Amino acid sequence: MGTGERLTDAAALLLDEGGEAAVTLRAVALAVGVSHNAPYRHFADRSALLAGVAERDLRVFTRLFESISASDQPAIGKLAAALAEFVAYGEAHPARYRLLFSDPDIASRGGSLEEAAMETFAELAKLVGQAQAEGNLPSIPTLQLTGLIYATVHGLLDFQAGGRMKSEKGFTSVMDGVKTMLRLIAND
Amino acid sequence: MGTGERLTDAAALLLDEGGEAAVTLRAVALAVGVSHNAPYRHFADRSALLAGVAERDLRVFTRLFESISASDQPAIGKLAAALAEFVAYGEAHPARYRLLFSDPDIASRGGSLEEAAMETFAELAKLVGQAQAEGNLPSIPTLQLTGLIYATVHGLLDFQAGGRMKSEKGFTSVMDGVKTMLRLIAND
DNA sequence: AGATTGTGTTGACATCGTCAACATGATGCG
DNA sequence: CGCATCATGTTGACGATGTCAACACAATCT
Repeated sequence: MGTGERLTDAAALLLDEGGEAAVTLRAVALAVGVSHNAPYRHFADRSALLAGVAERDLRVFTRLFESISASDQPAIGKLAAALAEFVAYGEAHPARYRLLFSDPDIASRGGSLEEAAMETFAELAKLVGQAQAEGNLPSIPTLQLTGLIYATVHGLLDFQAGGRMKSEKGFTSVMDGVKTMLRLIAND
Repeated sequence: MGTGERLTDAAALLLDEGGEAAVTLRAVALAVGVSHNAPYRHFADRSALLAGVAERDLRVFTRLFESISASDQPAIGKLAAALAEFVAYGEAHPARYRLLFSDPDIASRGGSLEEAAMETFAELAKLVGQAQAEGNLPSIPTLQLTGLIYATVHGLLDFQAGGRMKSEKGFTSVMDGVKTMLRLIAND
């Protein structure tokens, strides 16, 4: 495993353990066992390293969504399964999740992260399109509907990651909210 | 105007101009014309200063929602108006908007910020409840429905603030998305 | 063989958040 | 009135951090 990969691994671990603030270039380098400046041979700067972590996670999702898409069940069920995976990841790794949608500082860096984000979105849109075709979701433009669903799930996850999903919002869990939304939107 | 207030003002300005990274305690102090350590007489640390900005903005919303709530129109219209204000603020001040929902580092600090956030949410819930009572929104628990709407709007705004609302998502604007959602959810 | 490139190291610098110590003016109380 | 207390502000210092510059060394290519 190359040093670049080990750096993103270490960064992901630090992210999980101590949030974004804990990801200092020096700590990452130390964890990998290289000098404090070695990361610069693999990433332009700190933002690029974080973007690397985000991009890797996004690609995992793309593959996951693809495999769910190929499974044998009604499209609406595939969609629910895909969203469930997304939620599980967001709940298990809040700091990394936040990275995927954070400020342009990290997001707009180069094309590869944005490209990965668009692939993931496109894969989700496929599932939504299938569910529409099967008559289980309303017939508005697929991209719009996908964007709405994505935004809702992201909003709920972001509340949770920020500690704002306390019971006052009426949900016991993020997935609870997602299911309620699907039920509200779905064609009966 | 006390120095504390001037500090939050300066911080808000820096937030708007250069994002969160631009808000350094020293820059804020310089902008106000005090020494680099004067802010510590008004805020425990950098996070507390940012929380101060967030809290002030949240209270503005609470008052705004209250005044909209008192206006004379169908509740569903009040709700749309309130969300429109929220969206306008989020689009005009992305960095400050992000602050309202950011990590627990800033959020869970003391009670006053959380209290302000809950008040704002409660005010929104009132509007949702009225719209339900008038038969324009589905009859699920009000808090749940409010949470869903809030999450959707927040998700869309967060996409926008992160530069991820490009045309690929099928919307030309955040408000476009919000309206589509209301139409999808509303009882016809 | 010699040059180039990829990778890593050391050392230094400016910036930043924060702490400690000190100054000063207003306020309250004897 | 005189003195203490407190709020506010200042200076100076420290460690941590991101980043740059210069150098080292091995592999690869010509």
